Amino acid sequence: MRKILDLISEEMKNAFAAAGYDGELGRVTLSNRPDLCEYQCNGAMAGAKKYHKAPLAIAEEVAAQLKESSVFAEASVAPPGFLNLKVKASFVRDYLRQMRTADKFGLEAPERVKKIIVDYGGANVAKPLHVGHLRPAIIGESVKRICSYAGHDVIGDIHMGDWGLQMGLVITELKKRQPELVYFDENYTGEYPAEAPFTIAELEEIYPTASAKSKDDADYKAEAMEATHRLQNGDRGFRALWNHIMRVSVEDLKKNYDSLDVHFELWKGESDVQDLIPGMVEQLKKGGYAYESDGALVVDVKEETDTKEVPPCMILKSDGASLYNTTDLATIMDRMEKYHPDKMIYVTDKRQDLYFEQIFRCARKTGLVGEETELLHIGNGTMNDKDRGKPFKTREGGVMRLEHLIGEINEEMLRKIRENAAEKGYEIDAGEAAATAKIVGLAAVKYGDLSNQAAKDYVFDIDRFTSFEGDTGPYILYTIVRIKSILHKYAEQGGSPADAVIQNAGDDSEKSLMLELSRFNAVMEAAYEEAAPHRICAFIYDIANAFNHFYHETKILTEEDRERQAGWIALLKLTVDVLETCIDLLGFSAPERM
RNA sequence: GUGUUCGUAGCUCAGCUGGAUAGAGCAACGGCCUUCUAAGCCGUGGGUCGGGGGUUCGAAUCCCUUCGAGCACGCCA
Repeated sequence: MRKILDLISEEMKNAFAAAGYDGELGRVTLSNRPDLCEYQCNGAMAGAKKYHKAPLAIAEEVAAQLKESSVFAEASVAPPGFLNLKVKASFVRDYLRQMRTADKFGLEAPERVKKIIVDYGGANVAKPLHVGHLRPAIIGESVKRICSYAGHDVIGDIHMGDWGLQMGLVITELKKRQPELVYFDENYTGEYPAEAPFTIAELEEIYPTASAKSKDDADYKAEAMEATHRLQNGDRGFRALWNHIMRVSVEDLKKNYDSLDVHFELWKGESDVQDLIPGMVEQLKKGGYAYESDGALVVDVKEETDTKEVPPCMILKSDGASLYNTTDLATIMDRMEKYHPDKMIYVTDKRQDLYFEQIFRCARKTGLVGEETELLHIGNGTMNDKDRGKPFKTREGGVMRLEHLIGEINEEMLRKIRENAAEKGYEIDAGEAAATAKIVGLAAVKYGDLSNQAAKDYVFDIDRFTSFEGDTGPYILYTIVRIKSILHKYAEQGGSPADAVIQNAGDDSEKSLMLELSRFNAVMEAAYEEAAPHRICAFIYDIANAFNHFYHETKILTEEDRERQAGWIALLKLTVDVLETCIDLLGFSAPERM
C-alpha cells in the first residue's frame, strides 16, 4: 500500500500542476498546527521566488483546484501562504479498511530481500552479564526484528568473547584450586569427564578472583598468558576444560537472554574464526595492505578527505598475537563467504565508533567486503545513574549484574500489581501476578531504553521506569489491555470483532485515532531505514494517546446503533493489532490483564 | 591537542528533508469514577531552544564563531 502522505501529496501535486506550477511544490507534511488543520503544504512559499508571485496568490490558485477533490474536505489558505488541509473522513476510513486486510497493515515488501547480519550480543564467556550488556541486547534485538518485519532475511549473531586472556585466567585459577584434575595431567591420554568440574556460580566467582590476582601478581598473570597460549595451540586438556567452560557459560547466557526475550540465531564467537586468521593475515600481506609498524602488523586506513587522524588498523600485535581487530576481520571474512550478506549491523557501545570505522575501512580497502555490502555500526549511549550522571553502578559502586537489575524491577512491579489489585478489590493469584510483573517489568525496561535515541546516553531511573504514568511501557500495555477487555466483552455479547467493518461516525477523536493509525507503514519504513526503534516508540505513544482520548469520548459497549458500534470495534481491533505488532518489534508483549 | 556527540521547561526527553503560538512525560496546582480497567482523561502555571554572528521571506533545525559537558584517539575489548 502506498503511504497516506504520498497519496495526499499526489493530489496536491496535481493541483499545483493544474494551476500551472511545478508539481514538486505540492509535497504535503503533517500539520504543525493541529488546531488549524491535519496536514499542510508549504509549496506556495517555496515557489514564490521562482514564479515572482505572492505566495498567498499561488496558494489561492492551488486551493481553487481542490474544490472538487475526493481527498480533501478542506483546503484553506493562511498567510503568508500556507495551505491548510483536512482530509475527508471517508478517505481515511477507506485507507484504514485497506490496512486491515493488507499484509503487514500495508507495509510494502522491499524491492529486493536483503541478507542482513546483526551482531549485537557482546557477551563474554565466563563473565556474568552486567548492566552494560543491556542496551546492545535490547537495541540489537529490536533492530533485528524491525529488519525482519521490513521483509529482509536477518540473522542475529551474539559474537561472544570466548578466546582471550579471560579463558587463560579461569583455567589458571582452576589449576590452583584443583591441581589434581586430569585436565592438568599432561600424560593423560584417556577420555575427559563429561561433567564440568564447576558450576556456573563457581565459574562466575572464579573469573573475578583470577582477574584481580593477575593485576597484582605478575607471575600469576604470566601463567595465565601461558595457559591462554596453550589453549590456543590446542592443548588437549585445556581444550576439554574450555569446552566445559563454554557449555556451562553458554547455557547460563541463554537463560539470561531468554528472560529478556532476546534470541540469537547464531552463537558464534572469537574462537570460531581462529583457523581463518593465518590465511587472512597472509592475504593481507600479499595484497600489499599490511605492513610492519613498531613491530606490529597494521593496515593504513586513513583517507585523503579525513579531517581527523585515523590511526592504522592493527592486525597483529608486536608479539605476533591476534587481537579483537583480527577476529572481527576474520569474522567478516567468514560471514562474507558463508552468507554473502548485503548488510552487517553491529550494535555496541558508541565508544567503539572509531574502532569500527577502522575495521570497516580496512575490510573494504583489503577487499574482504565489496561495495555492495553495507557496514553499519550503531553505537549506543551509556545507561547512566540517576544521581551522578555516570555509568550505572550498584549502591556499593560495583558493576551491577543484569539479573539483579531485572530482579529489582520485577519485584517493584509485583508490589505495584498487588497494590493495584487490592485497591480495585479483585483477586489475583500469585502465579498470574508474578507472570504479569515479569511482562510489565520487561516492557518498562525496554520501552524506557528504546524510547531514547540509541546513540544518546540516558538516565536509568528505576522509580521512573516502574512508574505506570506517562510515556512508559506500562502505559502502552495498559492501553492494549483496555482495548482487549472491550473486545472480549463485545465477543461475549455475541459480536465478532474480526468481521466488523470500519465506519466513520464523524467524531474528532475517532478521526484523530484513524489518522494516527494511517501512519503505520511510513513509520515502519523510517524505523527500518534509520535502524531506529525509538520511532516506533513515539508512534505507539501517539496511538495510545489518541486511543485513550477516543475511549473517554465514546461509550462503545452501550452503543445502540449496531453498525456504528461494529465500526468502532473494527477500529479498536486494528488499533490493538497495530500496537501489538509494534511492541513485538520492540521486543516485549502485553498481558491479558493488569 | 585532534576528532566526535551533545547543550531545548525545576527534572527526563521529543522536535521528521528550515515554516505559523517550540511539544510530551514527571514534579506543582485544579477538575472528572452509580456507566467499556482512574496504571486513565481534561485543564492551569512554567522555556532569551548555552552565548554571539551569518544564510533565508522564515532558523531549535543549515553555516561560522565562542563557552560548557561527555566520549574516543596502535599493541584492551
